[in-house]
Amino acid sequence: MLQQQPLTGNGPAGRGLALNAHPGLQPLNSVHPPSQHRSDGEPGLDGSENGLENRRDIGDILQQIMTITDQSLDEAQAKKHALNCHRMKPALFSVLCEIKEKTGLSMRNTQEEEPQDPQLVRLDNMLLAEGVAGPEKGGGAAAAVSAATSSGGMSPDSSLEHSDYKSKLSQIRTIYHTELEKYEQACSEFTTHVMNLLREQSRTRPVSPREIERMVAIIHRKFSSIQTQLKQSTCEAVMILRSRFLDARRKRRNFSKQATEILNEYFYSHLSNPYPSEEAKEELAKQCGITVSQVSNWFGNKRIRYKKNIGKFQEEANLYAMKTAIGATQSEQSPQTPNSTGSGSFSLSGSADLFLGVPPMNGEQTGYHIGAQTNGSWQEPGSPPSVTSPGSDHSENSN
DNA sequence: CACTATGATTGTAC
DNA sequence: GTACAATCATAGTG
Repeated sequence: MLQQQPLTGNGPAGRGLALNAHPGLQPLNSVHPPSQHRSDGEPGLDGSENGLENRRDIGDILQQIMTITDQSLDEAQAKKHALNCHRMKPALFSVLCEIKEKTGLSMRNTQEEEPQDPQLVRLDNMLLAEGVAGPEKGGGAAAAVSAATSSGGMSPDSSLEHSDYKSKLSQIRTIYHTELEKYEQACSEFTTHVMNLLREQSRTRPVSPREIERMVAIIHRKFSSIQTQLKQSTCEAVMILRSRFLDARRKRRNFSKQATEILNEYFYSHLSNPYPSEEAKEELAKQCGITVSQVSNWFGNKRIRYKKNIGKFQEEANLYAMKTAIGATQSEQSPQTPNSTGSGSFSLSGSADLFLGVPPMNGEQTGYHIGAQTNGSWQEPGSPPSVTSPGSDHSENSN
């Protein structure tokens, strides 16, 4: 009936499967004739005069094994026990193991001794470098952080982020170690289980110690792929954390008012060609207390945003033009005005295609010529962008 | 909280 | 490498 279904694993069909499905047992049938060979020519297992008796024994055992599938469970169990206790059992077992070894498993040898997975090695190295694997200490994280800050050139007052980063990293570390522990436990548990199972089975079928070893290796390989996954996801987590930490966008600080002032002054006084040279950028960077690339960014953003919406920047443009003008007038009276990067002489001269009608601010210079291209393109792509003479008198390097 | 301003990054073209 | 354009993500503001 159906309730017997679970037992079918041990029933005739199940037993048949257990005996025949195993690759090592497949050749067992073909082994049978050799056993008869032996009974023909060889003197017996111990080579003594009672070889004849032994031969009979072995034949008997084999006969019993071959007919075991035809018996009921209880009978089979009883027979199994009887066979296990048979005095010839160990000898027969070792012979069967040997034959199995020779016939069925030789092809597996190629897979053995596989080299360490290079990906796993890489992941290991990375985790070690990030301070996730390896000994517990804040060194790895701190080192990474300091490297990050120094290369990123960001403000040094980021101890808060440091601790944040460190705590996040140690969180990852904890999870990683817990998972790794779980994995190792599961692996060893499973290995032990399978080993016990095989040992148990080795009482009824030929399972050599080498075969058990091989099985253990297979299990370890399987678990190793899980381990790789764990390490990979840990690496990913660290990378995300790092990128978050390093992503300067996340802790953007507006430049100081003074810095913006200086940059704007330069921009509007070179509106006809707002492309500071490398030296000019350095100079501006120094004055503003920012990096050259930040100056570049600023000019890039400014140009594009100005071009996009000149109207919006009109007021600003006038304001700075005015400032520059004032600076110029002052410099006339007292030469050497230290600030105002474009130097006093404002860009009234150049190609002033745009006339900005300024609402009267304080009476004196209401309208102001701004040397800007209304169509929004300062230069043809490809023309040397940084021809503006740095810091010195204003540019208009006509090209 | 929505909106704008703004510094930085990314992808593309030259 | 630089500039541009689009976009991201945060800062600042009402």
